[in-house]
Amino acid sequence: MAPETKKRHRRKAERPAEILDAAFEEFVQHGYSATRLEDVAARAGVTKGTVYFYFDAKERVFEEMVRHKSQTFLPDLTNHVSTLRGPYTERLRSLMAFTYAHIAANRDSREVLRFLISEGGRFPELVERHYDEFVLPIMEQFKTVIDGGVAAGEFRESVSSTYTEIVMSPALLLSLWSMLFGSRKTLGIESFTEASVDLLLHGMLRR
Amino acid sequence: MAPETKKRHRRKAERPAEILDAAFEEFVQHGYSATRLEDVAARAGVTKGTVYFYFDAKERVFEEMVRHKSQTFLPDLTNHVSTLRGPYTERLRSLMAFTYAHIAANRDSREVLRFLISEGGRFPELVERHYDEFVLPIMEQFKTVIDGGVAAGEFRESVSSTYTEIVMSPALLLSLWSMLFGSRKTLGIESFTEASVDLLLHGMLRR
Amino acid sequence: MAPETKKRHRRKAERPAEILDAAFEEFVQHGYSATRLEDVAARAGVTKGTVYFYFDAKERVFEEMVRHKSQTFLPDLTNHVSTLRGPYTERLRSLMAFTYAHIAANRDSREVLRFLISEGGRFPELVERHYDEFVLPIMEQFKTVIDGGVAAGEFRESVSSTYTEIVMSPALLLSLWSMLFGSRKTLGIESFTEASVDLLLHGMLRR
Amino acid sequence: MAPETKKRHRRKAERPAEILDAAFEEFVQHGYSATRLEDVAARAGVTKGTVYFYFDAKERVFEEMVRHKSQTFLPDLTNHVSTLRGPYTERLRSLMAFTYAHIAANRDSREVLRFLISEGGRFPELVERHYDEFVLPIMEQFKTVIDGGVAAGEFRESVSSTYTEIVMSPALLLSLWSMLFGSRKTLGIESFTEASVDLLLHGMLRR
DNA sequence: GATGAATGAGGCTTCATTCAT
DNA sequence: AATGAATGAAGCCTCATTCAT
Repeated sequence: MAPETKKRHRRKAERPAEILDAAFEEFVQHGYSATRLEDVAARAGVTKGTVYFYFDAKERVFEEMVRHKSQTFLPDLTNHVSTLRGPYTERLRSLMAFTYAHIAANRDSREVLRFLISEGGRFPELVERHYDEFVLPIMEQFKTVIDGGVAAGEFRESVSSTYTEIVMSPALLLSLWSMLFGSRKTLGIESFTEASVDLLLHGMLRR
Repeated sequence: MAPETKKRHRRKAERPAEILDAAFEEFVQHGYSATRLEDVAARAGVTKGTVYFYFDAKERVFEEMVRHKSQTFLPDLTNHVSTLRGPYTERLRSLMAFTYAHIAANRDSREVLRFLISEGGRFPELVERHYDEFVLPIMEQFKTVIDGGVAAGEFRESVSSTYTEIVMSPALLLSLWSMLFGSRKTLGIESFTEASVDLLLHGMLRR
Repeated sequence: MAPETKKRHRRKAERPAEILDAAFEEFVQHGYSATRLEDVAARAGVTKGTVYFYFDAKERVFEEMVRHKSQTFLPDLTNHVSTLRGPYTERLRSLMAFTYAHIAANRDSREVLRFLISEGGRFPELVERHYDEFVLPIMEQFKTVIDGGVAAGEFRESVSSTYTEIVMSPALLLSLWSMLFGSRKTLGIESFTEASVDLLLHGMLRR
Repeated sequence: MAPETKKRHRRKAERPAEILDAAFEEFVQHGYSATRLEDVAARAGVTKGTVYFYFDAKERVFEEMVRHKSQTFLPDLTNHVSTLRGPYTERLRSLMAFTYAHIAANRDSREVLRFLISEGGRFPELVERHYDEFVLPIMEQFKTVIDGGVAAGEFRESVSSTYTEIVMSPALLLSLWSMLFGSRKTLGIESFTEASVDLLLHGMLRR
């Protein structure tokens, strides 16, 4: 096969992803409505028509872009959980650090969250999907560890599974904080994570 | 003065607020870009021209609307804090319950948050303002109580002032959760607040 | 009332008709799809936006334009029929001359027919309407006269009411001929009408 | 030569006609402007590029398609005329029946007429060609028979050659009627033809 | 010969904004 | 103060056409 043919085919295979990456940047900067598909095309190095060759409409570009940018965490999380050993306190600490880092430090993840908040009303399927394929699985992993810790006698007996959302909440704050107030006051991911772990594990009360 | 005149005058004085209330509803439903000023006007019972009589441009309507919907919490908070008495554990518990209720239960507050996340890039002054007049003051109130608790020997000595953001984070999660996944799984404000208070105060570890 | 106000109001009242008249000319020249609404607007002395202030969409402009240009014949026909007196032969001759003149000589009528033929598939309601409000009434008038002629013993007994379409057909040919082949061979309306009347009447008369 | 090669060659030779047949269906359904060459290609079982291999441009596809669908009547008509014998009354009756059937019953013929009416302005050569190669020859055949009938003393002396268009007009009405109002009121081709022949012949016969 | 990815001009439609009344 | 007719810039989307493979 001639190298040109190869290049052509590879090109064709890569185009959609290139367009979606460009779309991500434009949507991040301007939001859904204020983003012009022509700018997306230009950023991807193609013209308007090409975008429409691969995607039906602007809505579709947005949806596919969110899907495209949501695809990485789950396998990593599962893999990480399977490596956890030792006391549940350490397992939870490790899991929190791992998850916080992904949610708060990962730009894609942060912006996907922003898209869901901003455009969730217009794209309810996206929210549904995110809940099923991202939120629920994470919650389950946490629940498993928390329940394990209770069973092992490490965690207080009153610690219920409804605590999973609470355990996640500092990561959420971290993520939104960097979106909104990052320029005013930086919350260091590591120190904030450490403080969260400490507080959630030990509580505030003097023993 | 005839009653009609009176009513008219009152109406006139109320017009801007009526327009901003209408704008709030439209912006909530469609977002900034997709909201049509004509729909705002219609909802307010006036015509487009009237909106432009009171506001320079669409951006101004949005900004004023956010201001309009952000104005209520601070005095209440200050007032509430001034009534706190007794052990710091109870003061913090009371402050958390009060703040969580406002942030998560109040629709205006929730939607303002959404506006900041969605349109913060386009309206940075709004974010600045929200930080200065809403976030910072709340943080200060919490810091005062937390520091008081540490000084009084109720809270652990290692409990630092960076914990204020952590203490707020469940409220944020509660707020966003109801925006995004409220239809899938409801988090009861009271029970969630109670669990948060319990967890943050006591931690997860068995004593 | 100031004359300006009057002018404004009159203007507003006339705008839709002005736009439809302009649309007629553009649609006649280029057909439905190839007509640009911007050209319609320019011809009417307004801008694109104004067209959309009065009409929802291009399809609506077309529909309303056809309605606008179809509104004149019926009252005249009814009126003309009511004046017919004397032998049915003369009545029919007069009715044919009157109808042929309208259908074939009237430009609006001719072009409306062309629109129905060209765009009938896209605008079936227009065809329905034309049939109900134009074709059927004309047929009925003819039928009345023809039946009267038979009853009076002037026309052959075998002359049935299905002849009405036949009696109309030369008018249709005249109309289409002038659209298509007018530049090659002109069919004079009067002489053609006269010949048609002669031929058809001789065909109908009792020997 | 392998059978596949054979088949392929045959396909190649037939490609243009297949494309034109597909084009006919699409143009019939959507009209000239609203027909997409891609749909034509798909219907013909090829891709856009192939259409452009055989035809310069969309206009050319349309023109060739009209030519393609106009090619069948003339030889048949000539042939039919050459078989006419006996009294001119019968000859005319036979000629009318034969011509009416072709014009009104034949779908291709009907739709070509519609194309000429709709797009005649854009394709004047097509109209010219149709006049020269279809209308004029038919007229001449009719004129020959009519003149023969007058010379033979069967038809009235005043029956002039301008009657040829009139004699054709019911066929035209029949054709357009089925396009426009076929779904509302069906005109049976045979009975309508019979009625027309009856009416017109009675009109032409010497008493 | 045939394909189909890519182009880009062009048209429909929306809507923030203006301004005469 | 308020109206609403009018503007025109701007964006979505279509599709005839091209051309490298």
